[in-house]
Amino acid sequence: MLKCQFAGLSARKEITSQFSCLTYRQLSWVEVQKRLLKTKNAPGSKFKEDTSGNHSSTKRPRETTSEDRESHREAPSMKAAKQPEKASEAINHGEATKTSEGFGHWSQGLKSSMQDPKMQVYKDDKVVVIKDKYPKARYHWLVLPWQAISSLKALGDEHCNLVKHMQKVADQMVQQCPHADTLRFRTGYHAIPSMSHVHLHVISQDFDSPCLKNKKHWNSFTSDYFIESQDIIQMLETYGKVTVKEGMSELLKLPLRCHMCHKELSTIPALKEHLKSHFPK
DNA sequence: GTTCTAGAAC
DNA sequence: GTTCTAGAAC
Repeated sequence: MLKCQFAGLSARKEITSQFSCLTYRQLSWVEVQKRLLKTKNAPGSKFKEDTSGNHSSTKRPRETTSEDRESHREAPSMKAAKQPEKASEAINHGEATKTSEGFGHWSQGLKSSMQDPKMQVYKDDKVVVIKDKYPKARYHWLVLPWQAISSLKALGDEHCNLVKHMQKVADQMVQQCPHADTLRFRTGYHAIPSMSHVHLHVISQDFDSPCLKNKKHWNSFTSDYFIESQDIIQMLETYGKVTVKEGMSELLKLPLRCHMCHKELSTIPALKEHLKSHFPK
């Protein structure tokens, strides 16, 4: 039914503004999606009102002027969205009902973000792509399966084709990027992600972003904590499961080292200043 | 995941 | 004195 189409008008606007410098030649993939969109009404645009109501009441008292709050709008209920299956393998079901990490918990945020048409950049019958809410580089997307798969541990050989498709969509995101010719991209998973629901990072290697603020951010994308998508696929093909090595969290404490020239920098500000030499604006 | 802030580092 | 980090709280 739903084949490779963008989410809705707002998503279309967003992508148009983001890629405003695209040439017509570069637009080919985007154009295909747009034409598909024109021929069909986006079902995602008729989501119901937010019934979760968990975003405005329980926050601790704090100044509400910060702009990030604005982007924390919760998505409509998941029922309202087109989903191909009734989550027969909802591995996260038990965990989501725990009092500590229930639906309102921050770690469940991707589940609502991925349902939010305003966040969606691409979707098909198997996956959805959203822009990372706190991008750690000039381009930073997340590819998520509609199917509720809580983490890498929950992946089995039955997910092999799904994970391959996620990689394929990730590659397409890179191809349609206006700066794909000058920027390098990596696609991979965090060894121990903070957010529930399997998500594939597609991130440009400039790491030029105000949201990249600390050592954990840096090392999670530049050390072996970042597991290449291809390695995950290979693990699934070879062993039918994904095993994450021990001691991964220690990698987050490694000294700050430039991923380009391997120079060690003593502080995050120094690192950011150094990165400018590799990635001038 | 982010924000906030005490206190370490300079 | 300011800058920056790390850990608690969310």
